[in-house]
Amino acid sequence: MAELEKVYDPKKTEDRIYKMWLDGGYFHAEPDSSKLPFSIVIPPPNVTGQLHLGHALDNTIQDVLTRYKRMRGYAAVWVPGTDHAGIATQARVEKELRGEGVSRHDLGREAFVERVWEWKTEYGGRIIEQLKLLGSSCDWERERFTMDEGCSRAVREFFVSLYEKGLIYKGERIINWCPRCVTALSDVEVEHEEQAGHFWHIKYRVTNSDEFVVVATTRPETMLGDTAVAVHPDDARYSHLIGKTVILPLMNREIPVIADEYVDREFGTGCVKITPCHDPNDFEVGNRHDLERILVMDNDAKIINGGKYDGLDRYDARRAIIEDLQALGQLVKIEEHTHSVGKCERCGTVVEPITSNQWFVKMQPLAEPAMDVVRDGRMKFVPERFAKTYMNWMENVRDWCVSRQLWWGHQIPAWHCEKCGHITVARDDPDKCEKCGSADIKRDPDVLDTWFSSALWPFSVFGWPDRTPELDFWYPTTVVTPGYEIIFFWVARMIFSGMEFMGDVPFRTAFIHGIVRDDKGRKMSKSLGNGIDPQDIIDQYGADALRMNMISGNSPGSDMRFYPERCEAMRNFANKIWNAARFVMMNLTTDKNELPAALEPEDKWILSRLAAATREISENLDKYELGLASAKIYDFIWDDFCDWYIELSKPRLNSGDADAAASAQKMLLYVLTEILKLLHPFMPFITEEIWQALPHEGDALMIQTYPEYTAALDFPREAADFERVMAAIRAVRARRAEMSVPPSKRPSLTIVSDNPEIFEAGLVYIARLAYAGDVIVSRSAPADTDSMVSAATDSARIYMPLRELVDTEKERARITKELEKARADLERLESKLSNAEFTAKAPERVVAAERERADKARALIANLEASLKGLD
RNA sequence: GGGAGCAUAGCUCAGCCGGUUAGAGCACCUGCUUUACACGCAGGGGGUCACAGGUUCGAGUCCUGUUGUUCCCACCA
Repeated sequence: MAELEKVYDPKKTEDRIYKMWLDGGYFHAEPDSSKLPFSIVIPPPNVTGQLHLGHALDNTIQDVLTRYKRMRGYAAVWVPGTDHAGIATQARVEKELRGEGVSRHDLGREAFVERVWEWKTEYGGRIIEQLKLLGSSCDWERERFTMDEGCSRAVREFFVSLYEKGLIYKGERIINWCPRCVTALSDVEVEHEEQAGHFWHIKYRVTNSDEFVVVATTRPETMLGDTAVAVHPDDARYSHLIGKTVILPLMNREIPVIADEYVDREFGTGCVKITPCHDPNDFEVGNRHDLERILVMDNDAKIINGGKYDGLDRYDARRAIIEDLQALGQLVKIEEHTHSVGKCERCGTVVEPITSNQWFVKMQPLAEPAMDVVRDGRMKFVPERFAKTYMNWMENVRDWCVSRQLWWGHQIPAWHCEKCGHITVARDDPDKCEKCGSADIKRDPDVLDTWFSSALWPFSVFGWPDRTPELDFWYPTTVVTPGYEIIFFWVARMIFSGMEFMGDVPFRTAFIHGIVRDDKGRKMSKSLGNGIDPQDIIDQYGADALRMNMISGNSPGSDMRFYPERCEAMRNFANKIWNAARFVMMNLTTDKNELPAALEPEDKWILSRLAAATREISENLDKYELGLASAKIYDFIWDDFCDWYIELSKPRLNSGDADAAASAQKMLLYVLTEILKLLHPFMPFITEEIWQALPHEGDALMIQTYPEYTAALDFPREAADFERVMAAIRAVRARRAEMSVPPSKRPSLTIVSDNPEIFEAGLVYIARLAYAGDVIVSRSAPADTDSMVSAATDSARIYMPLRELVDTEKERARITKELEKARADLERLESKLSNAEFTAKAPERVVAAERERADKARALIANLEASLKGLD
């Protein structure tokens, strides 16, 4: 048997244990019809990513669930992988290129993409390695990448069939454009932020008139593209102008005044400038009125088609335009105005709404089934409230802009015919236009939104579009565990994609977690510099401590603050278990793990506690209440097993009675082993390490069977009796502590009880744990109680002859105080019990519990009264 | 403009279906080299569960409102 060091050192075990698991192939699963399926697909981290605490949380959750189910006998698979992260990865490599003084355009598309692949091969695996440090039991043989061959095939099939069904189209719409990333973005990639700005009121002169209309705008530079001014059709102030024209200042363009219901008469001046190319509403208005579209910004947000302003950056143009309008006397006023500004989720640049020819996924038909499955419960959110968030978004979802003007990603499988303009979308690369047969076709240069491939992840990782045994067995997956910030990006899109192509939900449960914040409650970010590297925490406290910290004291779906000190508590916990194991091993002579033939009262007590813990841990894990489950196991190990049971075992181990010692050893080994199993999903490394050092059958703890509640090992009656012995011990300890009696002082005790047999059975434990000399159990009090210190529980009176410490008056005062409290308790209970409504309406067990409590209070009062009398 | 969360001990948080005297970790106080562990042991102090109503035999827990706070969504230029 291995010698264990005094202090547990995670560094000496984690790598070795992880390697052992890998070598054993325990993470790998195959479809197995003799077992129930359990599957999780990882939310694929970006290949550019570094592990952060959010990943630590997310992956700890997945690992706890997977390890639990695996031990429960499921064919449990956790499929890992990474996401190609279009924009982020491309930006990363472009930055590298800039350092070498070249741009991606210098390289050309093919060479650039080649370069990104190289980068990916070299650095992309880092985050996967970091996941391993956490103990993640992913099936690495199934590791995938959103741009590997299989995923690419899935994306192609997915795109083409959507196109064939008319659910993907290309068209000119208003989209969000990031001038820095130089690409279109989807709506969810734009973060809105309230910002202080201005509201500029500008006069437009009515053609051939001295009359002016005043329009207000927050983005004056867009006026260069105005092609109308709109008023409400029923607005008496302006009805005479409808059909006339006004002169657009600076550009001196004649533009019509139109009537449209969209205009809010109450807001601003009631006149709206219409810029179809640069505002979504104006775009709609433009369509209704067949207005000209003038695009006044290029891809870099520099002015085009804007006369003298051409070439200026949008904000320079804004300043220039304001100045010029002022000079012309056409700037009426400037109001302070806070409005919401959209920023690129990746780079923070203010996005520009512009019309652009892009690819879209038509959402309406896809959203319906995706909402049904939540409504009818085929798929559920944990916590439930996120279903509302999801539904609300789905109900109002707009078409998804999926094309990106990037090079890194899945290139759109569409070919434009130079001759007839037809677009050929095909599963296999075509060599001619499917319509006119011309060979002069060019592939659409755009790539797809990164989330397009992630949407297919739950089935593409199992081989779709092929029908594979994996897909049959593991789809729908059991649960997915994203943070709430990616419900729209990922969860929603997986659901409608799964419904459309698999005809079933991608997962039965979406277990949503919150985000990890710093100790001040702020989001961790690079710019704040408040990020904590999980690797540092692992180095310092161990992966188990980090995992346990992520899981405990946290309720599902809520954010958590990260305190390194809490890891210290969990490291201490690991050390506690370590030392408990050392104690068990130090006393071990058996090499077989089995319960002793005869069980002592304290054995039945700990087994009952173990039974309760076992039941509650599983119940909570099944409900995704990981925090509660971890608290149960923590309390059981520390309080019940270490503080009580190990101490209780010492008299037997040291009794000199070989049989008694052997039975204690067996008990310790048995309970410790059960503890290791229960704790393993949470703290896999230390539990495996200890288990390997203990007598065991089988190769690894991680593939042992998870404990289940067994009524045969639950002894509620005996456990309750033993609790009385413990209560007596506590009472004596408390009295001694109050009077500062050192442990070395060992007075004899007299325990007075109506149930002496209970205490007879616990004599040795009382002696040891309450630091007593000899212990006498009796039905009646000793003669000279007036010179003794007493302690009372609801089942016993304990007398200690500590004559020199006794201050009769103080004793009397203390007992009187306790008595008062006990009487108040009893009074409260009795009034409750005498309330006919309570006894009639409250459930039977509640009434029974209150009765029992009242009985105990009475017993305690009787004992206290007797103690008081003994003083006289 | 909609929607959601949170408010419990000095701090950070648990408290699931309403049912003991409301818990944990850290911090604090008093003892303790009790041969697994001072990353420990024993004992202890500390809470009007934001506020106001209501439902109920019974409310930290359910309902309504108020206040404070955080977040999400939304095309009023």
